[in-house]
Amino acid sequence: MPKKRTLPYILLGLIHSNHQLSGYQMMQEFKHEISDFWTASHSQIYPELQRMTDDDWIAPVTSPFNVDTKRNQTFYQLTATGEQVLEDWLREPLTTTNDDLFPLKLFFIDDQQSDLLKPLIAQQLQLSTDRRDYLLGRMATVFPTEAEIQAHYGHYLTLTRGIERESSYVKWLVDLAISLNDIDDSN
Amino acid sequence: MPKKRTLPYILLGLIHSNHQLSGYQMMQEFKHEISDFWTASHSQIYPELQRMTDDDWIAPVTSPFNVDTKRNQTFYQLTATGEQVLEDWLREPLTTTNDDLFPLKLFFIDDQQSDLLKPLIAQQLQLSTDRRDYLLGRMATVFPTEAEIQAHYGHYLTLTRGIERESSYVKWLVDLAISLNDIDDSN
DNA sequence: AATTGCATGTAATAGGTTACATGATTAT
DNA sequence: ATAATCATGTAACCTATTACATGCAATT
Repeated sequence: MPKKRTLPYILLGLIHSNHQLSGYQMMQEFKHEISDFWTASHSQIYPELQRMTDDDWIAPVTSPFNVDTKRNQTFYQLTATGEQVLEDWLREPLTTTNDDLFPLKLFFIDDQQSDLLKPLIAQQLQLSTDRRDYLLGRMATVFPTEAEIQAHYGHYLTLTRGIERESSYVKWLVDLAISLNDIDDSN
Repeated sequence: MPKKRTLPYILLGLIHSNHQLSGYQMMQEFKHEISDFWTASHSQIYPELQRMTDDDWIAPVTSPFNVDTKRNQTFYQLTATGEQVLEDWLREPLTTTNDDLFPLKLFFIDDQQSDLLKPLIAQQLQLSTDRRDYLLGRMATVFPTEAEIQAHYGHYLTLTRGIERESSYVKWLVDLAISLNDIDDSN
């Protein structure tokens, strides 16, 4: 299977969260808000918007209010199809092969009460736990004694760091899941 | 400037740490040890090894010991040029634009006493601190009150997570730097 | 006998970056 | 005036993934 494209879904999510956006504004979102977990340049965004318009996922809006800003910018809104495509993408379970989708999908869940939130967190918790356990297993097999550590100290440090990283991720996810349940219980 | 390639340097580092390696073994390294921070498939590795041989960074070794394993595999060793190229690459300072090189370079520093270790950690500490502070600034501007959090809860969570991630990275780096200094002092 | 792993290689394609290009507006 | 920012678009190039391909060795 070909590698799944994610850019169009991000653009759908961005437009959804902001009601309507221009290509330039999407660029800014990438620069300021999404830079932490994804990148995209304007030379990717503009052709993609064209394709998405052709596929009827989004539609350009000729804004009548835009007389003041004398700039020629095209705003886009989601079509009904686009809304559905975004929803379907958000509901697709996370997999090992296509990781790092968690922060991206999370980013687009605006509502704390969304029924998408808990399953998403649970899925990432599973992935991160598995990853941590894999790294712990590596540590046990590759560095059984102090001798191996001294022979490949940098390798040892990267493994240590990986385990710390995943452990802290797991902890954050667990704490988040608990806090969300507490909010539910108090209602 | 064109985007800098990193694969050849990783291959140099792998060969360096293991004295000599076959393409297949490098593949295994990617699968088991490096998968945490880099990926490469055999269809990348083999042509790259050819290019590096052409550039005289590495040289194939016709191992006389390989009569038992009846497999036709080519082992590679570093040339003097290759050693130098690797060394130079490891000494290049980390930059914001080409990040995630830290775990990679760290991986190839076998010796705890290497003079490359401390500067590398110091550089990553600077980058991670800057990143954390950037995210903290974003948090302050994008989510000044509870209202904004409720309106874009997922975005808020990703920012929270990013800050936690960088903070834990900073802490790990600081602790590591301290522990390395302690070792020095006791000698 | 059939499957899995070892071992290497090339071709087609997708994805993304850099560079090239244009024109208007706003700030210095 | 000049530079920076807004705003959009295309072309060239590079990188990386998937697929196609081969052949032997070891295991089931």
